[in-house]
Amino acid sequence: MPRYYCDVALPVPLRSTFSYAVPEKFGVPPQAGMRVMVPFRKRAMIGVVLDCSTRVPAAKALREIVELVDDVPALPPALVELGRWVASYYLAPVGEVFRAMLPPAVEVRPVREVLLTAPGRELSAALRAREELIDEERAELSVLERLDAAAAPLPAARFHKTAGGPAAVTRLLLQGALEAREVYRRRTARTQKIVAWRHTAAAPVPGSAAETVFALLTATRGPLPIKVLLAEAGISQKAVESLIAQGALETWEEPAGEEPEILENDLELPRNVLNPPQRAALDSICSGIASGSFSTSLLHGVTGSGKTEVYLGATQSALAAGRTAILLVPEIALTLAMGRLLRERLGPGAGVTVLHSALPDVERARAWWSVRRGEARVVVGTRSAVFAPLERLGLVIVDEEHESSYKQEETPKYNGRDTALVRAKREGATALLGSATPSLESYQHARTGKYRLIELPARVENRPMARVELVDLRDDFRRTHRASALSERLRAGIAARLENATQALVLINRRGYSWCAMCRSCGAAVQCENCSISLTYHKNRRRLECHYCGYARAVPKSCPKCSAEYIYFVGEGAEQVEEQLRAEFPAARVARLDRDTVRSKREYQKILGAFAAGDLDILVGTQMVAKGHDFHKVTLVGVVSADLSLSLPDFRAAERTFQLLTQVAGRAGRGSLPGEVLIQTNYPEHYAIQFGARQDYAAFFEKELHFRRMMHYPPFAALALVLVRDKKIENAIRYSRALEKFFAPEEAKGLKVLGPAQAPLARLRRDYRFQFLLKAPKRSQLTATLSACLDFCAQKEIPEGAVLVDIDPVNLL
DNA sequence: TCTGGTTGATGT
DNA sequence: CATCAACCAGAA
Repeated sequence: MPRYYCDVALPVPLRSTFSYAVPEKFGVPPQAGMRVMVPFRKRAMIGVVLDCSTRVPAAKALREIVELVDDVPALPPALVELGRWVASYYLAPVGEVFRAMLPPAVEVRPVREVLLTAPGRELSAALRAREELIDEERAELSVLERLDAAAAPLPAARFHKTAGGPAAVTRLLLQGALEAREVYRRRTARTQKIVAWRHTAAAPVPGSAAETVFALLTATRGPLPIKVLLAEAGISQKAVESLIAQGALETWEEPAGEEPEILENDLELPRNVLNPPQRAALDSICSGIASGSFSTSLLHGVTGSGKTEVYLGATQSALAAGRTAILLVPEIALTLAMGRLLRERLGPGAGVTVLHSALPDVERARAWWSVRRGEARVVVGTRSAVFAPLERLGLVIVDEEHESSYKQEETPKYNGRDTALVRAKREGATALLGSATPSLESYQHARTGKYRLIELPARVENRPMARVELVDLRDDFRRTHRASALSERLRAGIAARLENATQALVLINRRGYSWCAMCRSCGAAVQCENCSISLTYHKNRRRLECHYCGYARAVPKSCPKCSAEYIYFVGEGAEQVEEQLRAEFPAARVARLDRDTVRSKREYQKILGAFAAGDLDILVGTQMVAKGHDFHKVTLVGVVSADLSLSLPDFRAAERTFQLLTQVAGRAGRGSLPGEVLIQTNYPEHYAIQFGARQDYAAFFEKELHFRRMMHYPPFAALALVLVRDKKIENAIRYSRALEKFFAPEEAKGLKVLGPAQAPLARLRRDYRFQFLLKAPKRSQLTATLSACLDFCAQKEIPEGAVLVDIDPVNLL
């Protein structure tokens, strides 16, 4: 057999792949998409085979693959190709892309091994020859001799039990007598013992403990994991063991059980009846699915128009056509409810599976492989679910397609929505984007005919849209001479809801108690040590925190700059608004929902559940409360400030503000009761706020599109952000200068280069940051330039990692 | 001379 | 990014 060599993508932040030789003993060469274990430096790593051939690679050093992790390629060919596309389009390291596509490698676990070196053998002989040894030397000799006797590397953990062992190993490693490396060992699958009542066994004596067990295992529950049986029957391990010994119970091992799904509060059962616009929308999408070829539809439906119902119908029809479907939602919290709706509609046969990054590793791997084996035909998940290993893909739905959470902010910086479209195209599937406030890019594509535009202009059951009122905070101040987070009008609105026992939702787009701590004497705000940002005051935790790097410190008594003792706090955050609400309405049941109050999915569910069940009167929170939820008793939505998102240094600030206002307004009046929305602002004239208040998408779109065209922003240009960073400001400046020279000739060819300029966050996690914004009329030019730029960095000795490229950036920080 | 911390090269 | 060798400054 000829010698084979593989191109392997490894999870390291390098743009290259690595070549490895295939050991003769494998017999057959590995297939593309298989995971392999390879040595990399002194470690073992799991990588993905991208290519395998007999062509001898040009690498200086070649090592051999250790073993195959899969029998069947983890990634089907279509996904290997998609991964390559993501890597090249987003200029991301291939290995990192494939890491994002694959489930956690739970079938192996890392083990640290130590092995004897030549100097180690010499030291061993020298120590043995000596007559007197001190304790430390004795411990070292014992380690050396055990390794010598084993004649093979041993796990470092073996030496942990003996006294002085770990210390001896550390010293020997330092001396070079031992060498450490990390390898992967296969992990035996976690199993649990299941017990069942043996059919052939006699019935138990009435009134005995055995009878309880019998009842549980036969009538009430059926066969159970032994742990569950012990808990439910309230008996001892001993009693169960004796029943097993008597032959009354049989036992076997099964893979460890799934985490029970957290029960949610009652959702309203899905309406199966479609109104005429929904019907028309669904028909249009179904004809696309039936054709079996790629097309994209944009479903523009106002909040509460029943887009979900269209998604359910479309998924049903994809399954009926013998194909599979992916439904992407913007947040983990929405996967559960959506999964449940789909299961209810499609029945157990569809194997609706939820995939997202917050699942425990074992659980995530199990779900992923069940999809890979074809047991699931529908996957619901967040952006990474776009890589779900489904075959015969017929439909990809991206719900709330405008959401910025589809863009991954870490490398690989891919956009789940755009990747979904590419995947659909390659696999001949129908793509469906849905939103009440489509992104400018998507809506423009729909208008120019690249996507099919489907409109749902009215709410289901002809419910009215919520009435929106702008509250001018300048007027409020003139009248009251109080600068409160809650205007008179909003307070009155909330009081009215408490009166008539409906609910209010209050949105405040800022965490913590106060935005910053300032000094009255010198005027400086207390800054983060690592970032150029002022620290946020968290009253409950009694400290100042940086929301970017996690740095925290005690609240200083005196100013760190001028040591004056006049520190005061500026700006209201969610914590403070909650406090004010409690003070204002002592009888009301108030809860806060933000990243500080909900650390787990369970807590999140608990608060949302309590609100949905009517156990709370007022829910105050950050963006979290604005998305997707369907609360039927909410008749008032208050926005503490519409101005915050407007002042961001980002060309999408207006679009974001409009979307946020429209979405949050959509949370009001979703039941039979009409809704009201109060938006507080200092800037009621701004078009994003005006159109947001009127929920007039078309008008906002026209105005914003005009601005984008004038300024060469998407959808009229392809955008990339190039960020240069370094711990030392001189280096960051030097690299920026070099890049500036590199980009200069491109400007003659139509590329617009803004920069170098200080990044909006000029310092982040100790790095000084400068950036370029590139606008290209043609995408191909953008890609070509940036590709050349990275090569240029390599030869100009700009370290990889100092230059970050973000294609189609969503956040300009 | 020892050491500890920083700097830069490098990965198959 | 993580690792490691090479290098330099400061203390004895």
